[in-house]
Parts: sequence; structure tokens; C-alpha cells
Amino acid sequence: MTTRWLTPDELRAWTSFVAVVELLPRALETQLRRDSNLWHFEYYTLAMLSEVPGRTLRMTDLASRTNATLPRLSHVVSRLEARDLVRRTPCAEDRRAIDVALTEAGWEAVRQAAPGHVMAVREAVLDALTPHQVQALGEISAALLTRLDPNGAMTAPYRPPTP
Amino acid sequence: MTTRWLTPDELRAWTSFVAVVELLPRALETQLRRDSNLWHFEYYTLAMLSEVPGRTLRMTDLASRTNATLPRLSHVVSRLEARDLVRRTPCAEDRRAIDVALTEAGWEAVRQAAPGHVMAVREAVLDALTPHQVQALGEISAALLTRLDPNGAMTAPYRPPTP
DNA sequence: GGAAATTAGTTGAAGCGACAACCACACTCT
DNA sequence: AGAGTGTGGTTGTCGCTTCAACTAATTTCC
Repeated sequence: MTTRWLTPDELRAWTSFVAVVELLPRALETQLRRDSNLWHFEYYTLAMLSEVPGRTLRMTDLASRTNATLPRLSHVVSRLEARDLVRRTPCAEDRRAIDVALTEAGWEAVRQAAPGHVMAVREAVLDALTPHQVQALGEISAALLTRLDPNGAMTAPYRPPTP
Repeated sequence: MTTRWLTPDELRAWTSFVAVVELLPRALETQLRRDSNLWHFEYYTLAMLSEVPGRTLRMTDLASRTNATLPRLSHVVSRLEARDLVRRTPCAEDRRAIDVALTEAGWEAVRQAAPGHVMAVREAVLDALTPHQVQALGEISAALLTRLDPNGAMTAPYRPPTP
């Protein structure tokens, strides 16, 4: 079985895309660390909690909303807990599970970090694109996610709780 | 100055895109480590060298082709050198500079790793998109790079040497 | 009812990347 | 010529992510 090498068009697209994937995280990281003393992933974790009713999520749910593995999330939650930005409590329904809740301080931290982060996202990404391109980027990303995470285990969108 | 929050369309696009940026590196990393015992960045470094006449580049040039900072590249080159995949030699024209050359073993390593990596890239990205979307992704990425790296310091495309 | 298999989460070791400090060489300008 | 500035690159430390191994609770299934 012989390799299908990249066409010039594909190569051009791929090269640029790889550079973006390499550079974008650094840009976001830099802004958040400088302005809010938070890593991007920490911010994202707090933000996911802040958007959910009760500001509380189980580790597994939180991991899938933040596209993270469980060990990674566990370490991060430990660090956030040490800074009193989140709190762990045993889950009532399932004694294996852990609920992670945003504290008041955590809520404040997201509120303060959000405007700067949104501005950075606008500057680096959204405002660099036409509305049509933003739309296209969304569709492309969604298509890629069906390959990267076929059963959506790590990319749970917000869904209202099912009773 | 009040924050321009994301519109629903922007939010949807951004959420998916963030997930891709988070997940794609892991996917490429996993395949390359499993099949070729190489980190993605190591592969990319070897690949950049392999495409250039003489299979040799100065550290700074190599850094910009791989979207890397110099300290990072320096560490990686040290590791690759320890495995005899590249070799450092002082640069003749500028005694501050260092030439990095691909060894025979390095060349072999790229040749063996390339097919699997290209296939992974196809499976995860290119074959998940229509040709039109690939085109669009290229344009979008190029637009983003003008923000992420305005003067192209970290994203040098291949240019024939200027005499 | 109990053994086996899954699921939820934690922990510790190992390895990579970022940052700052640093050395060496080259260029500029008087 | 020599001081000052800039460029090319390396090194060490620190923090984060990954991986594998592990504990504990739950479900499955005979």
C-alpha cells in the first residue's frame, strides 16, 4: 500500500495549520499568565464550572468539557484547590465520584480574567477572520472533532441535565 | 471600555476550535511515538532538515521553520544529536552560528516515519474535509498567522536562498 | 450472593517546554 | 581601536502533562 503524499494545496494548508496549532496556545498562555496569573487550562476549567448551574461538576464531566484526561484534570484541580478557587466534595449519588465546585474566589477569578481573555481571543483569532471564515472554521473544527474524538468523550458540549 | 463578548456563532466556532487545538497535538504525538519513537516536534525538525538542499540549516533558520523558540530547539537538537540523528557543526561564515545537519540515520528515521505520519494527518485532518474546506483552512490559518507572528519570525516558509 | 470486570479518581515518576540568565562573537560609531 | 549594542546559541530551573500503577466503589452475570 503506497503512501498518498500531500498535494501542494494540502501541503500549504497543513503547514500553516500546524504553525497555528503550535503558536496559538503560546499566545493565549502568555496573555492569561501575564494578566491573570492563570494557565489557559486553569482558566478554561474555572470557566466551564462558572457556566453550569450550581457551578459544580463531577470530575469526569469537567474533564470532557475541558478536553482533558482525568489525571491531568486531577492535578489541576489539586492546584486550584490549594489556591481556594475550587473545592472538592464527595458526590452523593456515586461514592466513587467527586464533585468539583467553584468557590467565591474562583468565581471572582473568572470574572476578572474573562474580559482580557476574550479580547485576546478576538485579537488573535476572531477579529482576524471574516464572519464567513468564522463560520467555516466552526464547521471545519466540528468535522475534525468527529475524527479526533469520535464518540465525543472528551468534547462534551453543554447539555441540559437529563432526568 | 466594555467587553465585546462572543456571539453564539463565534462561541460555537471557538469552542470547537479550542477542542481541536487541544486534541490534535495529542493525536499526532501518540501516533508518532507509537510507530516511530519520535515526538512530533522531533519529527518536524528532522523533516525540515530533510527538505533542504544539503540537509543542513542554521539553528535560527531551523527554529523559524519549526515554529520554535531557540532554547526549545537547542534542547531538542541535543537530544537528537545524542541519538545520532543530527550533527552540530560550527558555521563557517559566522562563528557564533551553528549548522545542524541530518545524519544518514536521521534521514532513514524520517523516511521510515513519514508514511505513517502522513497517513495520520490524512485520517485526522485532510480526509475529514472537503477540498474546499482544505482550501479554506489554509486561508484561515494564513490569516491567523499574521496575528500570531506578524513579522513571520517563527513561520518562515521555504524560500530559495538569496545570494 | 459473590467473583470478575468497569468505572471514577488519585498518585508518583519521567520527560518536555518556557523563561531567565548567561557566554561568545559581530557590528557600529566615534 | 575600543566601548557599546545586538545577535546566535546554550544551560539550568521550574512547572506542567503524560503514563502506568494503584485504590475504591459499582455493575454484571452466572
